[in-house]
Amino acid sequence: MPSPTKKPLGELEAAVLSALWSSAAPLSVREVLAQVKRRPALAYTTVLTVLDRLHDKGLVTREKEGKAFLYRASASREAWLGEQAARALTAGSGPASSAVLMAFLDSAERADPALVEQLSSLIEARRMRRDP
Amino acid sequence: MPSPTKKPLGELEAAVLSALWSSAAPLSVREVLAQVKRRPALAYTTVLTVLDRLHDKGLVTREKEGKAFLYRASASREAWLGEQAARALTAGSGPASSAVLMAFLDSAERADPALVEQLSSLIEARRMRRDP
DNA sequence: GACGTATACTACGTGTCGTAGTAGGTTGCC
DNA sequence: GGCAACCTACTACGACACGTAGTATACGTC
Repeated sequence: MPSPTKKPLGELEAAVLSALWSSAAPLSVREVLAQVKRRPALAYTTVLTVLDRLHDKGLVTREKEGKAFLYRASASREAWLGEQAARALTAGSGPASSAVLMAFLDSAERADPALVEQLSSLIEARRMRRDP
Repeated sequence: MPSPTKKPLGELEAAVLSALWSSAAPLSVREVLAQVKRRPALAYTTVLTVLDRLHDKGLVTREKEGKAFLYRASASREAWLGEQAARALTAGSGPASSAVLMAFLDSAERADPALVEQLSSLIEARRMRRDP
């Protein structure tokens, strides 16, 4: 686990992270700036600062390529979201109670009726993979 | 839905909410103050302000009892946590992708190996309840 | 009508975020 | 070798949320 943060992200931070998630290859500051469109356009240094803060939070990694840094998200969008969800269920430090899980299923079903079925199938697939 | 907030809670806000969750009966400001222990003790008005802000966010409801308000959490701790988790899975506006769900299962299993099985059982129980 | 208690309003320090400027380093071209 | 372009590090500042609490005001009781 590359130090997942529990701090909530700001709006621009989320947008920048989203740009990184949308790209297979790591991006330079300038490339992120090009992807994060704002009216009026952001300053180069604004994007740089945001990337720097995300770096401090452990949400992005960077490597020097020539004179510039290239940034990439340290976890995929999917891993990040999945982690957030799991964190909510296991919050409160105790083992997740059935009540929380039931409330989770209720909420999930309301938000997306197919979600619970999808989850069920995935759990089954995992089980098969582990106990052949 | 009593307007669930997506805003993250502050430390004291969480503690106050926790006090409300821990009590079956609604609590007065003074009672909350007694439960939320801090060194040095918080001022009465501090707790009042926090309860007020939670009220603004729709996280607590209150009713007048004599001259004082009694506060209660508008959702149970379980419902709140479950909702948070479901929200994470359905974030990004699109329908939850399998990748997110798989990442969620991975994270959940790492955090609590029994959780996924528990979830599976609950899903099965729900299915039975609906399709008898 | 005075006293006690509760609430509403206001305030302030701190931290985070959006936003960006400036200073200083590195590189490449002429 | 020196200048220009580009990059990063450091600093800054306003807005907003939160922790914290004081003051002012209303209400009920004696």
